Amino acid sequence: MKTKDKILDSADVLFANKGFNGTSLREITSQANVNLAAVNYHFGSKKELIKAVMSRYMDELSPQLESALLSICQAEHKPTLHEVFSAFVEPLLSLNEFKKNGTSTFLQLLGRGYTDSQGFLRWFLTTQYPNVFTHFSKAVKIAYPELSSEDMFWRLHFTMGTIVFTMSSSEALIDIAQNDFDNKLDIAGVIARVIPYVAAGVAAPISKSYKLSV
Amino acid sequence: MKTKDKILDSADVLFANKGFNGTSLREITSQANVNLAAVNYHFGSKKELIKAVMSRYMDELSPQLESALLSICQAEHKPTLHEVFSAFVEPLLSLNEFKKNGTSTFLQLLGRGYTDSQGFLRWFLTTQYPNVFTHFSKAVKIAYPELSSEDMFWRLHFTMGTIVFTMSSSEALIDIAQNDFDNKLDIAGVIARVIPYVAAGVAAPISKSYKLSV
DNA sequence: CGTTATTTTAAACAGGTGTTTAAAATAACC
DNA sequence: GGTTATTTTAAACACCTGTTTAAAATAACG
Repeated sequence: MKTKDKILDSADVLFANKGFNGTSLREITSQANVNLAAVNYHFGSKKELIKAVMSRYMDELSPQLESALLSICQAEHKPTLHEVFSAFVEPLLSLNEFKKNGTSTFLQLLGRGYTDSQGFLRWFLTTQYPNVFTHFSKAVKIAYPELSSEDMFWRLHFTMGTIVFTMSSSEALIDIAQNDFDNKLDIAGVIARVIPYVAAGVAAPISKSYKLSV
Repeated sequence: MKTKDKILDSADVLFANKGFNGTSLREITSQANVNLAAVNYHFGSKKELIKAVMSRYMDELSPQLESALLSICQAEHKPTLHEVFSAFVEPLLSLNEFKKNGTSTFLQLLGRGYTDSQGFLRWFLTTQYPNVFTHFSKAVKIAYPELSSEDMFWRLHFTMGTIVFTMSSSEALIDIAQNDFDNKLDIAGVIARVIPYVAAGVAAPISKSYKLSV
């Protein structure tokens, strides 16, 4: 296996588990059985390595997501919000074939990127993969046309938060749930549970006023 | 002002903005105009400083939360989920009188703690302030008795994720929203928007099966 | 005031960080 | 096979990390 791939394979798991700041290049390279300098030689810097890790997943994921969302937009019947969100399930789970534990690793990485690096990843995703966002917005708009742009903006970010945050601590939560409820559950099960939640959240009735007496 | 408080005041803002790992003691002490060794002298270690920062907020917040949730549980009429979640609003916003930008700082800290330190803060909160969780669970159980314990477990963690994640990036989101929608919005406005979302999410109908064909 | 606590200070500590260097090893090509 | 490219390697780089030390400054108290 090529050095570049060995680095990527070790890096994404470590980044997912311990964050970008919390993972050192020495951890990555020693786990990958690779010389320390290899990262800077092949990727240039740690920041570029982070981008490469995310790109590897997004390049696999974004075409699938785009086509799934597009076919929902072009379907004959008006889709429900539940259907829109369900469009993410298959592409996300396909990452498990792409790489072992790929789904949860990627979602954890997404969570890390949102909080670790002060918005750097938000910029990276929205500029490098804008179609996913626009197609998704279109689909939601079809499913729930009464929702104003501003309400949609907030609710989509709430949804992003729910997903990303849940997945970034999914392993710990699955452990707790298995102890307390004695119920086998994997990442697919968590996704199946979160979809009705976010669909209902986005579908929530619109309040007249957001002003509170402070 | 006493050294200990100067440290706490600088630390919580820096921790909120850059994370626990991402903030060095030298940043904290230099911004607080205090000697580097003061942290170890007054708090013992960086980890203890983190606990002290969180405790200062939780000690202010938890009595208010507990009494608000308790009075909902003991009310004559059966509360709605929206009412249960609204019980958090006033106590949270009161942190703004406790300290400038206290509400968003605290919520950001909460988000940091969940992702930064590999579950350390989850342990800290659930062991040091268990009543908030039990009262909250009781209130939700009253408002939505059909929800199984397991479903509630997951939906409450989804909710936690939504809140914490949204707030940890609330400043960036408020900036974007103000540019795009030209609508003044503060932390109270964001809270007012997120409550219908999470209430609807928790209130979502229960799916029969969580098994997906993988 | 003098004496004991408490707090502050500058300096050093040992260890970790990302990155660079120049020599050694391997691969590619004619 | 000989000569370039490419890749790997160990070592060092400069800087940052949390923590400790012992002396200096301040406060508290009889």
